Amino acid sequence: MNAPEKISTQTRRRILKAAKACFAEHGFLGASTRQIAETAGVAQGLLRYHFDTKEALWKAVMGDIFTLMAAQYPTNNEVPGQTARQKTEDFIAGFIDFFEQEPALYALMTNESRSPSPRQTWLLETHVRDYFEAVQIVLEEGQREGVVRTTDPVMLYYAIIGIVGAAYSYAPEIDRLRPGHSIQNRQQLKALIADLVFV
Amino acid sequence: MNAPEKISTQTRRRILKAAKACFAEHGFLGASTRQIAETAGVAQGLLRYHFDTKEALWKAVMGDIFTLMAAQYPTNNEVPGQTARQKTEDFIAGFIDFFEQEPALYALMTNESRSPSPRQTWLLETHVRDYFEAVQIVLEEGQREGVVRTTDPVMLYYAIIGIVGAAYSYAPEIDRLRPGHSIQNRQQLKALIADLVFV
DNA sequence: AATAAATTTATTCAATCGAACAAAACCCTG
DNA sequence: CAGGGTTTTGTTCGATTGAATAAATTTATT
Repeated sequence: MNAPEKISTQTRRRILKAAKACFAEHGFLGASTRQIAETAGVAQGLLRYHFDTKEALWKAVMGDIFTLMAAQYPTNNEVPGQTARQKTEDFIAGFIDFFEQEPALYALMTNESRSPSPRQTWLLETHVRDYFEAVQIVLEEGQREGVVRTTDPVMLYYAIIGIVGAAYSYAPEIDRLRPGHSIQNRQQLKALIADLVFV
Repeated sequence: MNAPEKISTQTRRRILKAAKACFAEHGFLGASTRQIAETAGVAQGLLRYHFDTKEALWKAVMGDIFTLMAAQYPTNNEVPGQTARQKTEDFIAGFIDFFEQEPALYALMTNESRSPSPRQTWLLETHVRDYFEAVQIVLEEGQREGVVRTTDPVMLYYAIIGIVGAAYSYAPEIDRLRPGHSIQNRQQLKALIADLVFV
């Protein structure tokens, strides 16, 4: 073959994993490319070869996460005969499951949610908005059917995000306040949110 | 008098205000001292004169916020005859009020909650722990009296923080998703949390 | 008004940042 | 094993960082 096909996927994934950890912990500006490279165990110049710029690397990290989420927990798979309550429960369960799988997500998100920036715009329009709109439809459907509480669905959505995100994002702090105490009790978290969302 | 007393308090406050905004928006590492100085309208060297190091400036910012919070919403002012429910309601109301006053607080906190660091340790032991423990006592008292839901009080505490924090921290993102739509409806937020906390 | 202490600015320093580039090492396919 | 493309490394560049220092300015006291 003429076109290059076989690239070192393994190295690429190691870099992505290291970048995800560093971006989550120190934010986009705070994480340095040298630190990411060292974490991944490669030379700094290699980042440029695989991802060109730091911003492109960040986008690759976020894209990977959201692609995985969309694949595992699709928001548009209409199951015939599924009630609004079931759809909402699926959303909540999927949301918690995914945070258990990717505890860094909330940190990565909140780092970019604070202020208008090119990265915030990209993240919102590329990945967040579709998910948000799909959930809004489900919540509003549940409200019309009388199973979801009538609080502003936008507030409801961000309340759920806040609860789950705090549980996983504040884990290091909680571990210092109550050593050995884990807040990440999936069942209790689900029950708490269910009581909040459903009437 | 021999000892210096009158310092330029006004300039000091301008720097603190600028630093608070920059730290909240870009994190400790991401915010540069030059950016802070420019925001405050002073020369960069002046930061060193008033606060010595960047870290000391950050501590002054956090100390100011928590001192204000402790003054406005004390957690140890035992009102005779006050029920656990009233105490819990006071905590929730005070918490929301203070976030309305200091929307940057959640961003400043979460920036340091992600990983063990000298700043996290300092923040936890100097300001956070006392507040956390005081609220835990109130919540557990409410649980014994049967007015607060029996979910793990640590999870309950961070669920409240998560809801309120998300509402204010994600405001810029929400404004992009739903222009003109404000999630910061204090009354609705209070009702939502009350339904979550009380049985 | 004179003097000393305070506040503020301007400049400089070593370190680190993201990015760029060239050379070396690796891995195929012939 | 030879040759060409790929992956990886090592080094360098200009810019920016937090900090340090000296000089200038303002303020207060006598």
